Amino acid sequence: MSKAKTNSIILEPSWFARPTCVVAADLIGKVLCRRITDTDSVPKVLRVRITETEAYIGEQDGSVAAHLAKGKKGNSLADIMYAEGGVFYTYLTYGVHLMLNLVSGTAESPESVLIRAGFLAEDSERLLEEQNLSSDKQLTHIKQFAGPGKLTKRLQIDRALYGSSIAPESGVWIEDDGCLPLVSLRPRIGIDYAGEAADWLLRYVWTAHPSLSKK
DNA sequence: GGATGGATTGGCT
DNA sequence: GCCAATCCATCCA
Repeated sequence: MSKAKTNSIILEPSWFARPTCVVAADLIGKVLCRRITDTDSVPKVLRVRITETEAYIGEQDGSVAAHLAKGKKGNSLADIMYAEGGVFYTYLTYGVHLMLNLVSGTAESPESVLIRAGFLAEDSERLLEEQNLSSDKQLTHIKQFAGPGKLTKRLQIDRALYGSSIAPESGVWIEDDGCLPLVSLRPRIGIDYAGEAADWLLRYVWTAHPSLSKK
């Protein structure tokens, strides 16, 4: 394992090849890193601590099936979920928002984890202190990262990431600095069409974190 | 070449 | 709580 920031470890692609439910749960509290290269300034790294993920687990999952069914001729973008865990699956929805998925699990089954929310890691200590306060202004700041569309927009995630490795050379990677928050299970969001799979408890959230909705 | 429908968000009734 | 915005992969004629 290579060193990242102080006391942090960069998660290698093989970390994501474990069972998807485990990956999705373990991602809570990890740090999503995005290297931003501005046109005329030095490259910098945005670090976002993950507070909410969702697991999408195989052909028996109605939501995954729907994605795969889009390409019956066998070459849809969703087929990337059949890859070995450790690459990105980016997906544009409603013509407006890009979803950031991490392909997980083995090559036998189409599985991925959707990153739904997080907060700036540099501000984490201050934000955690502010949890005890309840100013609207602070909540507004935190909400900037609540929701998959906002997250990808803020981190300047683009479709070029599709199929890239989850590693620093792609510009986006995950670090583990030992943070282990309490995790809660919830039903997934926005997939009512997926039949009974819509009720499966495959959404993982940082228990009682203020950046999350109250559902 | 045209039609369709989202793993969402934010603004308005 | 309802609904329009807005892109593009995929499907159908």
